[in-house]
Amino acid sequence: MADEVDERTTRAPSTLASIAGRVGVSVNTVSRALRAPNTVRAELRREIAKAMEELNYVPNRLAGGLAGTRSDIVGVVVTSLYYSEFAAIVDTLQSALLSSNLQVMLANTRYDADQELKLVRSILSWRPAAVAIIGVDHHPKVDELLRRSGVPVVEMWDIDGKIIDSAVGLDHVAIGSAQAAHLVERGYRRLAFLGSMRENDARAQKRARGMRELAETHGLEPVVMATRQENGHPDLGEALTFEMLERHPAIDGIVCNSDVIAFGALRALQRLGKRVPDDIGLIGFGDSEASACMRPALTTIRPDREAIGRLTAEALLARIADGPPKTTRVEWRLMERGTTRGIERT
Amino acid sequence: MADEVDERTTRAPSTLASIAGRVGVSVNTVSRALRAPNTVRAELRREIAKAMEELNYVPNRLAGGLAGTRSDIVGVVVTSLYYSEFAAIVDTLQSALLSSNLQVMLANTRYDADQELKLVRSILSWRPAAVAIIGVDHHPKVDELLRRSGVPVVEMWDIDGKIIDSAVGLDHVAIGSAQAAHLVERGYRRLAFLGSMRENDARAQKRARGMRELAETHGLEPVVMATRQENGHPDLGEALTFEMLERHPAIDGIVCNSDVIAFGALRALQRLGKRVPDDIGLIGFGDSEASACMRPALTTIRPDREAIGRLTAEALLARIADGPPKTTRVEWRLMERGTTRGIERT
DNA sequence: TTGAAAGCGCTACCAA
DNA sequence: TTGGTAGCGCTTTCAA
Repeated sequence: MADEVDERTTRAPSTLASIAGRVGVSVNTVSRALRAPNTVRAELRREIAKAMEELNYVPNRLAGGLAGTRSDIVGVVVTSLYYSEFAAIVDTLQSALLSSNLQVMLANTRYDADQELKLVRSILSWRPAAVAIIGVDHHPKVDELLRRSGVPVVEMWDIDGKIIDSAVGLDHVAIGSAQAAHLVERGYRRLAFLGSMRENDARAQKRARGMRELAETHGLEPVVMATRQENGHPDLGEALTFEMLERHPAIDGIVCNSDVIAFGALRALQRLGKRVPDDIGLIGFGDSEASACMRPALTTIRPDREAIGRLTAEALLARIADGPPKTTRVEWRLMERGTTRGIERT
Repeated sequence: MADEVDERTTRAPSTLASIAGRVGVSVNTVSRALRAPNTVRAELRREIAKAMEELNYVPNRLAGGLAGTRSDIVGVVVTSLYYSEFAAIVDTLQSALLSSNLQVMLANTRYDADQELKLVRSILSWRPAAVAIIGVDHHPKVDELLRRSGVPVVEMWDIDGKIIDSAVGLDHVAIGSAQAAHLVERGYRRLAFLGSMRENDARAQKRARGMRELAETHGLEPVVMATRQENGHPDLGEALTFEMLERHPAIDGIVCNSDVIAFGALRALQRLGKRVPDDIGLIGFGDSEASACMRPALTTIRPDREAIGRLTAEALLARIADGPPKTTRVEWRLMERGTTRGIERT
């Protein structure tokens, strides 16, 4: 019997009540000692702190969230976690939120719209203080759900479309256009877009659109599309390059939907004996750490992921504090490296 | 006034009580309709479902967690999110947990022990059903906290040390030893360990130890250590390589603490005019997607991250269901590629 | 500066 | 198969 009690005291977490009992004050006072310390006598505060230490008090935030108005949870919904695509954003976001004592609840849709709906519903069931979600093109019900929930929402990565509340992201059409323009400026004429492109990856589709529009403006032949629904991987980039070049041997400029795809494309081109950047130009998207170490180093687009994470955190915090919604365009840079030739050669 | 009420009905989430009221049953019945549907008459169940649909019911899991015994939250504590090091694990883990309706609450220590303590405490305050955490070497208080919490804990990535409860990971000493052995077998003799190595990255230290022990066994000179506390990045790999080679020009075999570091080292070696793998051999750790696309392709270690994620999910589920603790060693492979020479040249 | 009391939305137990 | 009742541990008025 004594043992059992012992077990319980070791196991069962202490509560505000238990420490109130030990100090000989009301639960209320203990609560205030945590939440509004200056309303509690200093000496008492010390005693309470001591008791908490001794009893190893860990607050129960489920109870806190239920009783209070907010829950200190921020739901973060991403479409993928591989290849640092969003990992860096989540990393920055999480750290920035930490100082406000907000906890990240993570969900990964893997580019599946039904999954997205399920996950958003699930996240809302935790009554989060706010939600951050990749993209602005959601399952229609997700939009509705989020809107009706009354929870602040910050959409990330993309800002082109109807925005629920606030957004922090890139202009993907402009990026696609810049990728194509870069190739055209350097004298490449027959363009292809290559990579993994999920049905629900609206961002990739926007970049492809930007590219097609630019090609059209320049009176070039239509952009050849070589895409698949699979996960982005060098092997996919390699396979798509072989296939594409077999069917369209005249292609001399390739925009890859991601750097990992470009890595594979580069390998394929080398195996085919094509000279890069002389015979064929190649540009990626994402600026993975490895890109500058390829031979030749990969020309690509560097989105400022750190800024997206940081600004999203700011937007989240602002909205939680009832600030006005806001849409922020984040910068990106074209990193000119070795897989596209110099402009003087045009 | 009417407007205000309207506003409230749009905003305030419906509760079990509100849908109970609409259907004309007790809260209890509605709860059971969700949790144990077969204890509710089919017709009634349909009515309830309809009402939920109409009122856009989203359960309040804070309340559920508080009232019930479990909270359906799994705390996941990682040390980094960049470079796919743990992103792939989190990805797999999250998906596997999803089917059991467990939500991932994410925390990132960035290799900071104090941060780890703070984050673990914070996660425990959500009364999680279980906790998954990278590594077995924690802040001493973390160990105590986790142990005393009574929450199932699965330690990931490493299994070498005192384990709190269950673990799923790699034998890092063996990996370090294998890396060195690979170099030695191919005739490299003067070895260096190069990369980012945080004070709290016990895994990297174990690999380095395995390497040093093997070198000793073979009667080689002591392994040269070229490390820094910074984040792993190709630029760091490059800088460390320059420095290290300046001081120790005889080095002919380099073990890199990560592939990204190896990318930079490779670039440095090429800039120095060293021939890889003839003059110097190079082996990485991690098998990033880009590694097979380097020139020469990077010889490296491939840990089965997918398996770690999957097995961790299984261990978590098993422990939540009160199964016995278990430690699982996960496989890894040495990917022999172009940065180390063939064995026949020895 | 402190305490009493009500209640957040749900689950769990027992009775009907 | 259904409902009543009692909390879970905290926050939040309101009074003292």
